[in-house]
Amino acid sequence: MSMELDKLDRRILAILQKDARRPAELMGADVGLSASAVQRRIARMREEAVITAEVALVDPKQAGRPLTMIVDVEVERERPELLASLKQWIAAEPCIQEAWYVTGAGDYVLIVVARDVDDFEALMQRLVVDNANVRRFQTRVALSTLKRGMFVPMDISP
Amino acid sequence: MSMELDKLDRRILAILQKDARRPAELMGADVGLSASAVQRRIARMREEAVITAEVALVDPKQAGRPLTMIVDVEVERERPELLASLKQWIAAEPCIQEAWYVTGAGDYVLIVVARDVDDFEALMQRLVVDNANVRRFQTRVALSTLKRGMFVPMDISP
DNA sequence: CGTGAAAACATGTAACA
DNA sequence: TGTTACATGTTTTCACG
Repeated sequence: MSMELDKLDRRILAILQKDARRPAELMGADVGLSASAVQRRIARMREEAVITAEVALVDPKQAGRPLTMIVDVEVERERPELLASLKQWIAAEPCIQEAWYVTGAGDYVLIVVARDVDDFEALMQRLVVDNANVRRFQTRVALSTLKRGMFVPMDISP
Repeated sequence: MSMELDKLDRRILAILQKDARRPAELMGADVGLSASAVQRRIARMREEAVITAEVALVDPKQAGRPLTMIVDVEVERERPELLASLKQWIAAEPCIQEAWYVTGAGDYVLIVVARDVDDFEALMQRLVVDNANVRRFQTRVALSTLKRGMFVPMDISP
């Protein structure tokens, strides 16, 4: 289940998190390994779900989703039976890219991408209508995106 | 610069955002196109930076970064000359995965991954020491991650 | 002009020592 | 693990609508 990542694994992961298409031969040259050794390690890490996916990143603006919102949602903690359906609702909603349950008064934080303000408001409307335990929410508009990614830092010194 | 995405492009993007390794021949079967036509469209979208990258996603827990924090940072707006260096600081800090400038009183929102609480506090210490314009910050701990991704929804009906 | 078919090419995969 | 041979996927070329 859990696996040990050595220094070479971590260096390979650091590369793959920036460019999953980089040929194994080049990565081998980077880290001092043969191409097949690199491939074996990658296959192992996919198997062990250290690598969970390999995906293309799309520019939201060019794809017609220029708006990003950060939404704090407050939920009634008295009704835990409704939480499961809220989670399903969030999972099924493609505009919601990220969602965390966070410390605080029954709060969730959502990252939402939308076509425009109307699109976003319609989503929030549905959020409260479909989920009776949503008490209120507060929206912040992302005026600029300084950084975006899911890069997990790798310790490559030891 | 800007490019028109037709229905087929969008369907291909929807697939690639979930699995960038899917063979072009299978994608062609999915959308009703030959493998080479699919490849050409992908190459074009890479060229036009609709596809900004193809990356591996790594499980933070297995990589030794089990903690996620959502940090609201309040910055003194009176000193705009310090904003550039703050942006550079954020860009250079690998623990900060995402950063937005948002509506509100000079606020930034950061998504931070950390090894442990000490690791996180050391980062925040450096944030305030290195950036004189950081007035204060508020941290929320992600108790559970319901959803994580950068999938941009695609309208595939029209 | 974009598409599909078949070529050449590069890459990934699976055997071997 | 590295090297080799093999299978798979990608890129290019070209004729067609």
